[in-house]
Amino acid sequence: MAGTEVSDPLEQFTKIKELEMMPEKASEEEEEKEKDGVCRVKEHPRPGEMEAECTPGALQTGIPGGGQGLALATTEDSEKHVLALQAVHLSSDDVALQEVGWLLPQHQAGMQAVVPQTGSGLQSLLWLGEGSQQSLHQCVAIHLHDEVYSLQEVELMEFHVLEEHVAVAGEDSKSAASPDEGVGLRKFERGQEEIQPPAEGRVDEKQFFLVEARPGDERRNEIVLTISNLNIEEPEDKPASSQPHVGKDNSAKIQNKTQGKRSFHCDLCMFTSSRISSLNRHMKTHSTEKPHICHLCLKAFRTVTLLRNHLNTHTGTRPYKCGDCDMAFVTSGELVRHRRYKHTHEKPFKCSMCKYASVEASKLKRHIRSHTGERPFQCCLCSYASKDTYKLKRHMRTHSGEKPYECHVCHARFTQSGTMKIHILQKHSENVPKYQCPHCAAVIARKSDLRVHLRNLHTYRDTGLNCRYCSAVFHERYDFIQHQKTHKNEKKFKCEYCSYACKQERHMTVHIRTHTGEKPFVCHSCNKCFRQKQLLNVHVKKHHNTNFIPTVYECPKCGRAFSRWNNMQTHSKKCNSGQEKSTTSGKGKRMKKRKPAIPQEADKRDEAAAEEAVLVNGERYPGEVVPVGCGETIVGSEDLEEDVTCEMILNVLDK
DNA sequence: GAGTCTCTCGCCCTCTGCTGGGTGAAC
DNA sequence: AGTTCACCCAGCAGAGGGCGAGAGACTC
Repeated sequence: MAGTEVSDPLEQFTKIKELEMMPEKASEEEEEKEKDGVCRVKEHPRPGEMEAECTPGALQTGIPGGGQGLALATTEDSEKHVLALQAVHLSSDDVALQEVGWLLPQHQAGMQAVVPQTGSGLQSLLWLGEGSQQSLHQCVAIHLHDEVYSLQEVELMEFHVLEEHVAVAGEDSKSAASPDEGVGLRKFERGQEEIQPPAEGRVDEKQFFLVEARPGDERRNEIVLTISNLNIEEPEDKPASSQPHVGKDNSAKIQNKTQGKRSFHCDLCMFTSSRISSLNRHMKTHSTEKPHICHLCLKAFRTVTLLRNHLNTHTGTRPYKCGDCDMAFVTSGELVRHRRYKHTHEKPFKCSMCKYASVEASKLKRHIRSHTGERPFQCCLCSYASKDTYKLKRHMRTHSGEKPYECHVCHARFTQSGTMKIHILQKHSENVPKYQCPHCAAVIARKSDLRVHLRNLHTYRDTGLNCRYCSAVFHERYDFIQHQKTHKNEKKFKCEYCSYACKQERHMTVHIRTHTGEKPFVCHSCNKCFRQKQLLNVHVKKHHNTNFIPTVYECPKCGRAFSRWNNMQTHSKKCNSGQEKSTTSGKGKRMKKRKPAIPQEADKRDEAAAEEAVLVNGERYPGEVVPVGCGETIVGSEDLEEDVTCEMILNVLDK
């Protein structure tokens, strides 16, 4: 993937500009190249060039207008490929080729191309080997949309990439001889003799290219196309990034191109100019010489203009003031841009795939990545890749743990400013915004959480939710829950033998035994039967567990014994106030047995069991008695709505 | 050669939305 | 006491706005 950035794991993100290809990444690309037989163009940008460079491998094509085809020669540097066009007359047979509409993205210096123009506009761009007088059948083509030629526009275009059998002279001829190995795009070489016609190729894949058209030389009626391949990789044989070494004489080269016009070409980059003065001025950009020093901060600048702009930052001089607001800028261009953003809202860069438009071209390029899915900026520590540098930098905080944003109130730290802002709003602000659910009374602090609420509770479900207690069916969870609440206090289980009703089925099961006389729980020691398991457990504990030590709570005043602390406390208060008549007038006397507040029938049948639960070995010891409750739930009491524990029964018996 | 304009890159910001852990109430 | 669930909250990423500044082109 072109433009992939890989940073040194040990380096801070701010060093990403100096990144180099990872060895393993490079080897992967090498393998890929060998596997698919495609000779890809690879680039190694200079330090600082790669960041945010989304379109390596761009083609820049000057296209003189006219009703005839145009041949062009290419030069290239690490970023763009310049194709100088040359007129070519198309025959009627050649015109048919225009409908082929294929792209051969491989191109090298010396390659030539043809841009036929028919009808209302250009349709195809055909590339030829140098010596362009060969047949147009020996070429491949780019099919272009007509809209591309509306000037000053950037288009994202989808091309069908043609894989070709290309017989390449020299070293490549061997591979070309084998069809299997020769399938794929081949680098054009100077003087190559044979190129298979496009019709014999096959469609390999679709690729997205960014095509930008802008005016060229008006005198020659030129259009300049910049075709940026979002996928092309860099040439491995190109030297890795190195600081340009400026030589006064040998850096620039004067070249005579196809039209015989002199052009001046920079050897260090793709810069070409028809004027030597321009080239000389350009060469200064490769120089590290910065003779203009700021006397305030000693920062050096290459030109006087740059120094002056810099000085303005010290003095606050901003001569270009906005007439519609208080903003002011150092340059007029900044003012114009500001006005477009804030006041005129003029957005000349329009996306061809959606309604998005932007003030700046770079914003459109960034936006287009959301269509193509291109993520040029790869995290060196995980698989994440971002579409722009800022997101990668922000992502790197997840690895470094950096939390640069601090709440000024509680000093909590956050990775993103927005998170801190929400925190302050929710935690430290008085007028916290709330979001009212439109379907219920819920008021939720965050809009995103309201969305979750709506999704969970108010989203229609195809499969209805069935009520456990009735036949009602609901398709919204909120309605279902509300309905369930209506059953909350409902005694839906009714006894078929008496008027008893209860809320829980298990209660009814136990109750029914009072009618049937069923006692399914049998003591294995004495064969005594019990209607409830809990009663059996108490029985076993009291009668057959030799380790059982009952706890006694004794009234400090009268000495009455209780099995439960709270009962003793209640008694003790009455005893102290004189309300409670002493029922334990004498130690060792039996406590008067009281009828437990349990159903009458249960009382009859379980009296013995209740007695077992209260008395230890049928006797109360003087000053004690403590059949301690086991804590298990005992159910089935007809006059008790809630679950009854063993302690509760004992409590009743205590009274 | 200097000044100006235009384009581009890079950085930072906000807004937005999703996700998952924590928590407390209800069951 | 355990489970479920709604809500709270921070973390994190996507998308886009805005501006500072550098560099090339153009004009005088």
